Amino acid sequence: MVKNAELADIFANIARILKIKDENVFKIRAYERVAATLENLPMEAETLYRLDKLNEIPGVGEAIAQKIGELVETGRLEYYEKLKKSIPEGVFELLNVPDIGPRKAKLFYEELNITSVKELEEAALQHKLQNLPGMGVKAEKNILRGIELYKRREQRTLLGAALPIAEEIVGEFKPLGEVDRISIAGSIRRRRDTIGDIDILIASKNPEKIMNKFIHLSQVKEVLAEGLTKSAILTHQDIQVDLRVVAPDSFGAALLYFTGSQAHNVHLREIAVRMGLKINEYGVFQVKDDKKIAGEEEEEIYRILELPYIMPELREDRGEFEAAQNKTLPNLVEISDIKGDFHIHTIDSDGINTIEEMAVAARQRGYQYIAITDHSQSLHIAGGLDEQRLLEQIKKIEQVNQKIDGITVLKGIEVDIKPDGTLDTPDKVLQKLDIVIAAIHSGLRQERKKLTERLKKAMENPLVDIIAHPTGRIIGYREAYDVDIQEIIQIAARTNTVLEINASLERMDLNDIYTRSAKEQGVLLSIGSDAHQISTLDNMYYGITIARRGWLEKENLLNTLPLDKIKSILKKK
DNA sequence: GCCGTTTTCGGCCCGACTGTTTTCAGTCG
Repeated sequence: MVKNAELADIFANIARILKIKDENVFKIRAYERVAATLENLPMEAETLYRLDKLNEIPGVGEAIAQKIGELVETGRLEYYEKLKKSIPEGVFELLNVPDIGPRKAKLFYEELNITSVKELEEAALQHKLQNLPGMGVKAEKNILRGIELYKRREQRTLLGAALPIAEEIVGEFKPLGEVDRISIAGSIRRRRDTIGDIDILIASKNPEKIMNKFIHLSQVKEVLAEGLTKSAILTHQDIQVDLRVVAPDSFGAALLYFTGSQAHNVHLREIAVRMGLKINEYGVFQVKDDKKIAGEEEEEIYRILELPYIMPELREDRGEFEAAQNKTLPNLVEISDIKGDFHIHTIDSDGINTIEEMAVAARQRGYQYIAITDHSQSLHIAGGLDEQRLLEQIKKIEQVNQKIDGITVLKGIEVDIKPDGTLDTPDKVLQKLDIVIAAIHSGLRQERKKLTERLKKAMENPLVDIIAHPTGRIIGYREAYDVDIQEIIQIAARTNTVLEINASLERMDLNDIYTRSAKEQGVLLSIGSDAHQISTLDNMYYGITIARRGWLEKENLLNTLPLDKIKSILKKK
């Protein structure tokens, strides 16, 4: 099985090598584009190849389809192997260093035979770079700084880590009189599950004062760049923050531009060009007389292009323009639509608060119901509940329901799916519960077919209501396990099994792509905070960000329904 | 290399900043 991620890697590398070889930039862009598309494709390209449907992938034409075919059939690509031989691998890795593009990478390789970041650093320290053509003392220093940044920023930051920092910084600027308007932009505004850096945009007529405050914020560990329109700092957590200041009448255009994604911007500008218009970060202009016709608000820019407003979470060029033109954009679900949480742990397994404490905290958040879903017996390490303790917990929940008003606590469990696909808790016990969520916590390295069969078996058990964290990924730590997610989605649709969007910050699983795919195939989803204490009940918000990026509307989510409807939907016990 | 409401050939988003230059190339978002 050739995975999309591997194909994407190969095409991205081809693009890198072609850059250094000074190939046609549009050819390079074609490879870059297809790499990005493959990374975000809900279906395996191999599956599409076998169905002879590769041409349905945008950006895949005859040449690239042939290359995917060769990779699927033989496991290698002759064209790529040849290219690789022409340039050492370390050379195109240089492109990952900020301030180094194809020209400089080529220069360093050809003049000094540099084939790795390490060699480049040594050469810079020995001042061997500054005398190369087009280089100088400053350029050499910048290379060293770029290498430092590269070392520090190898991995992306979790949205859950970055968003609070971004909001804190925005909070510091909001009270200032010089701040006309302020917004988070970039991938945080689009609520991607991981982000590269924090982008903040301010409209002001007094950029000097704004920038001065920015570089003196308490969060600043290091100032990376300082100017009147753009400055950048590094926080103590080593997250880069870019601040841009624009005039108030350009705020909308700048916000649109800095929010991206780049692919969305390109598409938007292509639409503008066809209408005789030009879009940049200052506004929308008529090409014929350069007259500015919009810029202050994002909404007016979309309106001029005859499009409805497109929510930031949808701006990935994954069909939002077609939906906008067809007036089929989703009415995205909101956090205020949430009426309950289906995935909560307590002190009875590996949580730290009691059932009652969690219930009261959930009531404060306006919920009508929660499900207590502690681990089952196989998970010894998490203090999983055996039959006896589960029965005791059921009694405790009944007592809590007697005691407190305003919220209903559902009796549930996060039951372990054993390596053979059976559950580690007998049906006769599960029957006593209101809700059963099932999950895999061991045997993660089983082969694809076995893992898929295993989940299938669990979903076919009529007692199982929800599959928790269906792909098992831990961002930055563990890849999703090798499961045929499209088949899982189809089985979920057939068996009326709900798929969870697990909202814990490092899981975010299902992700946005699979969430949307599940919705399109008629599968109902639920958000589970997977809270192990009161404070992480608030991770529900991050589940909502996935739901919105997955195009979900209120009716696609189990959590938006009132309690009586929930009970009728959960499978009959 | 891809793609089509001008086109199956000739296009393919747009501008800022930096550092090196003597009018611009390279990089970035």
